[in-house]
Amino acid sequence: MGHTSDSSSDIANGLLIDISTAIMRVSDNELQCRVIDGDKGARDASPPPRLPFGPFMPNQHRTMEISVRQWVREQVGVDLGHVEQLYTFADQGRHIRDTAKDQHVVSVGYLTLTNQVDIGDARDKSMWRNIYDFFPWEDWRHGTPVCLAQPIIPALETWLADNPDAAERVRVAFGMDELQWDEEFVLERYEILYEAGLIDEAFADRRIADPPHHGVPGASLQLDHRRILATALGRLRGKFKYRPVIFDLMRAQFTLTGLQKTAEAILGVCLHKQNFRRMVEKSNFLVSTGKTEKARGRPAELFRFRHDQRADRPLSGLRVSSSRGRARR
Amino acid sequence: MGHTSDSSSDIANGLLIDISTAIMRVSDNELQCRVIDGDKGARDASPPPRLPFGPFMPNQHRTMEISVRQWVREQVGVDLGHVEQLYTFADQGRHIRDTAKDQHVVSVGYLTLTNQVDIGDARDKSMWRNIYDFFPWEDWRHGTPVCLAQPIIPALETWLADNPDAAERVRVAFGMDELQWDEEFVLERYEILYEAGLIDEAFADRRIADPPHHGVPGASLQLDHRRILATALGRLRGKFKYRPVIFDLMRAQFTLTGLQKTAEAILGVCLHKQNFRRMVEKSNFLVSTGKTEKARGRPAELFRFRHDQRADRPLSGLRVSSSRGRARR
DNA sequence: ATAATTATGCTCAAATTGAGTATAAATAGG
DNA sequence: CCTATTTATACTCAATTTGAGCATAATTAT
Repeated sequence: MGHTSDSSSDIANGLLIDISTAIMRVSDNELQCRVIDGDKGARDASPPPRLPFGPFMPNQHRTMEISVRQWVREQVGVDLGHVEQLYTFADQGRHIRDTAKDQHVVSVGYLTLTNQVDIGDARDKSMWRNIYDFFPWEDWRHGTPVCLAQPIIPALETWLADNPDAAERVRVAFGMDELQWDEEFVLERYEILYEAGLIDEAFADRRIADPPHHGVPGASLQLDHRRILATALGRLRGKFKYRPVIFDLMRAQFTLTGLQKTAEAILGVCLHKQNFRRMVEKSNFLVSTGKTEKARGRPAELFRFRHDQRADRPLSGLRVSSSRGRARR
Repeated sequence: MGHTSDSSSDIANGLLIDISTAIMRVSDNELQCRVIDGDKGARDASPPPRLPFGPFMPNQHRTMEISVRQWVREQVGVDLGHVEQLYTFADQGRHIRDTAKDQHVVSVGYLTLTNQVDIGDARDKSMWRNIYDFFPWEDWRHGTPVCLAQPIIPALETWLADNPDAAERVRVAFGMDELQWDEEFVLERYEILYEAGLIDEAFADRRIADPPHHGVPGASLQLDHRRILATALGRLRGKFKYRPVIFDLMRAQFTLTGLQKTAEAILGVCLHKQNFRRMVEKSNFLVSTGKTEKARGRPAELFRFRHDQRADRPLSGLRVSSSRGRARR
């Protein structure tokens, strides 16, 4: 599908708009994103996967959000909870494809959440990828990510030698010196790595001449989809703290530990267990179902989200106290 | 394949994209927005003003942000500080104008800030309007806005009688019952008032049959520009709390009281003076210039923004403690 | 039965917040 | 010049929130 092929089209200056959607779920305590495999017919190594995207048809739906919901349900087979527009990307050089030159493509990025999880489906594995496959440096749940110390930080320092103006941006984004790592700066970090030529897409976009051989880990996506995904993760991390979006990633019933694991997957950080429950309980978002979930140790109480909005902190999200570094037992 | 089916017309026709910009400044301790007068040639009462907007020319600039900056400088004569994309609006019914029907217009809204203030310019008065002219119910600096008690809340209650499903949304947005007024819900409130037919644009868009005679105050704007402005104000209020965007509204040097008045204009709330300075000082965003500003009472120290990012709370914005209701002396 | 494991309850000091009182340094008006 | 007024700035203090940990409870695995 798509609007690429023979647009021997009649319009002089109209623009094509497509909608690219980061569909997120949590499965097995990992934040995952739906991807579509690169064309399989190719003789070469197959191209990287991409996000689901399709053309925007303004006359079919009253709002873009409705359009996204319906399109994702029909084309991807996922029912969405939270749907949020991220950004409209129209940058040149970021979006090279085989459209006629005057048919510039603008893409509107969406962040969407689902709580649907198809367990045990074999195809599942290739359709859903852990988010930190694409951004290994963003996962601090097991301590400082190894790829930061080697090769990212040294490579950035080398790059900074030729680009001293970027020093302050880099310091802030990567929490160097006394500064703190801010988990929301996902996009800023991605863009710096891109500019520094440490991201494969920079080569694909001809931003850098030589293919990168820096060894920075992280799977790439087609076009600017990894950038959209970085925007999505940053936005989710931010939004999580002041709106109760996390519940759109949870099943109907869940334990407090399950909720915490989801929060940790989103933030890429470990949280202090007792303080997490204290916070959640005070927020008044949850109702006990009376039931318990049996597993290894003591059974955990099952909760559900309080849908009537009588929360004490209305819509305020979960203000979470992180416990940096390795989780304690 | 929902909308690919009969999509030949959609595909064949490119879309027009325009950029609408909410340009904000602070003058005389009021948050103001740049507007363009409605056509003066009209015989009838002239139409409402609008936001500055222009076509998006993808091939002229590398990024949309650069495009916005240059366009605003050339067409509006304003140099911008912070520039932030708000939202891409493509809703039908919200955007009636005389384009051919299949040339659907998508508009990308931007929030932009400037610290330029032309003092004493006569034309200034018609070009810049106080933001609360458009949203009188959002200004709590002098206590609860009078228009809420009469006519807004009663009119909403009447409307709710026919639309009980909206009750929870309305309660949350307007802080009814025990709930708190959240100053960030600007867009939510505007949309509710629009749906309830309490906003003139709802009539212009033919969402309601009869011209409104409810007496809800607030100037309107053309097209969906007041909605864009509501999005802009809500975003500014939110962003203010976690990123230091306020400094893009300040001149090079300012007093702490001046900074506080700007914060109050943004939030539409009065703040506790001593706690505000405590917070600002601890944030480490400011540097003293050594100079003072003489006015009525004791001269105030003049500060400037610390541009080297050595702030202790890097980029965290001003977490402000509001003192609801009337300011105390 | 006992160890291991997970959930939950509770404590306590440090830090932050909300709401003041107190004092300082100027102007305005007699 | 003196005094009231005005504005800025400094400091206090109790209440609340946060960060970190210890203690106990209810299970399963051996």
